[in-house]
Amino acid sequence: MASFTEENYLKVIYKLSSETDSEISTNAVAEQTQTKAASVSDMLRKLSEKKLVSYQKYQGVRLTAEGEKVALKVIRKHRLWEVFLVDKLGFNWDEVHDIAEELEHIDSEKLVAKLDEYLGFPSFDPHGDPIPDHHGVMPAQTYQTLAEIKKGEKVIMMGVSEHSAAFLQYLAKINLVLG
Amino acid sequence: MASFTEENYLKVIYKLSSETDSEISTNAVAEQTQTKAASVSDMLRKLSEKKLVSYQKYQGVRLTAEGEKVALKVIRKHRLWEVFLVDKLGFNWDEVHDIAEELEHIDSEKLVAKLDEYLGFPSFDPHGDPIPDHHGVMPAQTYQTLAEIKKGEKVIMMGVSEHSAAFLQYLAKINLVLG
DNA sequence: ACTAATTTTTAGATTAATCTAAAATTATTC
DNA sequence: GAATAATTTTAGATTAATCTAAAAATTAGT
Repeated sequence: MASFTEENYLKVIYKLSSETDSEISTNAVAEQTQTKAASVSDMLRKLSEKKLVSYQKYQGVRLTAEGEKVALKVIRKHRLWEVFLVDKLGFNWDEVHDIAEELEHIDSEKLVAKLDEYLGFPSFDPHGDPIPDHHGVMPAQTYQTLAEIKKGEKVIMMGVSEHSAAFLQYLAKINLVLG
Repeated sequence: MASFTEENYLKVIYKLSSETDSEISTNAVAEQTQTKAASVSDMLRKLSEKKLVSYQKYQGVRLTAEGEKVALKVIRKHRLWEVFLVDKLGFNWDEVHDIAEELEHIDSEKLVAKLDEYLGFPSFDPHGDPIPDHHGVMPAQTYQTLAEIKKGEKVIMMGVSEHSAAFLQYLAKINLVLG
C-alpha cells in the first residue's frame, strides 16, 4: 500500500499531468508538494521502484497505469468527502478542501462505496470537478472557459479551476454560484 | 499539536486508567499499542516533556489534565464517527472500529461540531459507550453487568465492554442487540 | 534480607521523509 | 559551440517512531 505521503505525490503528479502532455519536472512537483527538489528526487526514485511512476533521472516523471489508479482513488475520495461536507454537514464550498485533504487518505473500500451511495452517486464535487467512479473513470465534461464565452451570451457555471478559499469567497460575494 | 501516534498513546493510557486507580505500567501500554516496552519508555519521556502525562521512571504513568483533554477529544471523535458509520452509512456495529481508528485523527474542531449536530448530539456510540461532549464531559451511565442480574429479571442491554468483531457478531447471531 | 525473576530503561540501529550544500547534468545565450 | 545559468541529483544530517540487546531498577520468593 502507498503511504499517506506517496499518495500525495501521486495526486500532485496526476494533477500536473492533466495540464500537459509532457513529463512532469522535479521542480514542478516540489512546488506543489511544498517540499524541496532534493526530497522530490528521492521520492521519485522510490515511487519508480514501486512501479507507480516511470522516471528517468533528469528526464521528469509520468504516472504508470498503476500509479494513475492510486491517484484516481485518492481524488475520488477527496471529492466524495467534499460533497459530504457541503451537502450533508452544511459547510461552505470554500471551507472543505483542507479537511478533505485529510479524509482522502482514509483506507476502506467499503467506506468509499457506502459514502458514494449515501451521497447519491454524485458526478461532480462542490467546485464542479468530476468524481471518478469506482473503476477510476471520470464522468464526461466539456466545459467552455469564461474567456471563451461571447458577451451577452447566457451560460451556466459548472465549475471553477481555482480552488483557493479567497477566490471562492469572492465568487460567493458577487453572487456567482454553481448551476 | 499531538501527532497521530501520540494521540494513540494518550487514548490507550486513558482507557487503562479508567480500569484502575493506580499508575499505568509501561508493559500495559506496550501491550495495548502493539509495540515494545522500549518504544513506550521513549514515548512516555516525550509525552512527559510535553506535559501530557506525569511520569517518573520505573513508576508508571498517568495522564495530566491536559493529556486527558486530548484523549477525550480523540475518544469523542472515534465514537461520533462510529455513530455516523452505523446510523448514516448502514455499517454493522462489528465493522466500524478500524475505520473509526483512522477517522478519529482528523483534525478539525468545526468538523466535529457539525458532525455531532448532524447525528443529533448522540450520547452513546453503537456499542453503548458514552460520547464525551465538546467540553470532555462523559454522559452519566450507571449500568449493571449481566453477571449482577438475577435470573428471570428483565433488563435492557445498554452496552458491551468487549469490542472484538467476533464477539459482536456472536451477539448479533443470538439476537442480542442494544436497546 | 538476599538472591532470582521480572520489568523498565538506555544504547545503538533502522526506516521514512525531510533538509542543506555540493556535485552533476541539462538548457540557454552570446 | 563554449561558457554560464538553471535544474536535478547525490551526499550527509535530522526528526519521529520503532526495534533488539544489554544494563539498571524494582518486585517476589524463599
